[in-house]
Amino acid sequence: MFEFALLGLLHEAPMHGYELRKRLHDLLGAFRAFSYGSLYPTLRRLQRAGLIVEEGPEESALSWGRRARKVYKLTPEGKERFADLLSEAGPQTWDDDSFGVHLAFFSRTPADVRMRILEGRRRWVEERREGLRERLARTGEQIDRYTRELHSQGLESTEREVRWLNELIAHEQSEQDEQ
Amino acid sequence: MFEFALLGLLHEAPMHGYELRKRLHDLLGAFRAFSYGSLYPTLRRLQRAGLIVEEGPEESALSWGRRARKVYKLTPEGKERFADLLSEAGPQTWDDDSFGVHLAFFSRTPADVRMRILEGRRRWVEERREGLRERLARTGEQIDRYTRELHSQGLESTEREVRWLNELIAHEQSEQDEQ
DNA sequence: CACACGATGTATCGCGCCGATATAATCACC
DNA sequence: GGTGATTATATCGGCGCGATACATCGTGTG
Repeated sequence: MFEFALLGLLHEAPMHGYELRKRLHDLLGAFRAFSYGSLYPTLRRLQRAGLIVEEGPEESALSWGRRARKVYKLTPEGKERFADLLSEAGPQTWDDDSFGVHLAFFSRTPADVRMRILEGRRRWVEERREGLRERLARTGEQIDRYTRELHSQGLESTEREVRWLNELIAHEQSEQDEQ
Repeated sequence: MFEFALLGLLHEAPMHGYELRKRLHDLLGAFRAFSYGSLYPTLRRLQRAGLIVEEGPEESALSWGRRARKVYKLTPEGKERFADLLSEAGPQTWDDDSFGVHLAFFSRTPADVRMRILEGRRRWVEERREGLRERLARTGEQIDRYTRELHSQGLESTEREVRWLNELIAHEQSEQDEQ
């Protein structure tokens, strides 16, 4: 998740940790925290895995004097890994977070993969919706009033999202037909 | 979080792990996972902290023959702890998960605390909403089309939730006035 | 001019929770 | 009699968060 997001951002340009976090916060801050407590360990993990490397200190040193900035860039393996994570698009996984993060990098995602992601998410939301419907239908009453309220709120929300996804999918399809 | 939920359920009746998980899944499964990988360690944690104890094996043994079920029940300290967690209602914390879990136990929550929780959540959602509005207003264009779509979807959703919370709060108030 | 405050910047620690996995007994059905 | 679902407990590795620490720099305020 974090890995995917970092690789995606570094795909655009080399960056240092603080900037990565700022970009992420700007991009998805409303949906996810992306704290420093994960950022730096993840960067080290990626570095150890050979997916990113520290850029030579010369360039950053030139523009900033002595400064403890560490600028990372993707290695070829890193680019490959990002592409794999993109097309992997494992089923099941399309919870709010993974979907949100993937959507944020949609403009650099191939059209067919975009389609698979949207459809995967739709199936996921539909399952949630069915679960909520069933729970609301079952037992008529007996369930707590507030829980019931929470569930119908959730149901409404999933229904709305399915409609939204349908629009997006239709739009994707019409774009695909044009080409 | 998990701790709060388990104490809340055990407040109703003594239960064993599997049943607790089933109840939680039924109650909030659509919003949270509540996996076994957390359940049993949390139970042990609560036990070590003296908030719950294993019921004497006699009763469960009587009704089930030899069976590896461990039935837990609240200690007085556990009840106290639950009450504390309820009224604590720390500001800031009202993300989706904590709010959802607290709402699930609203029927056993004192009216004034319910009020504080609802208002806390409303402030939290309003802040999220303002962040999204700002992000959408800023830079007019330049931002990715899909991200933009995601943000306006999020904005709509927060606006709807604020309206819902206002209804709930108004309802609470009118109930309070009656008494 | 000093001083404080907020932004820039890297980093670690503890811990909560998840998904995957193991194990085993019981039940229902064919 | 076998096969799979359900009941039931439990551990393991790993991710991500919040809190915290520590430096430097820019900016404004008294």
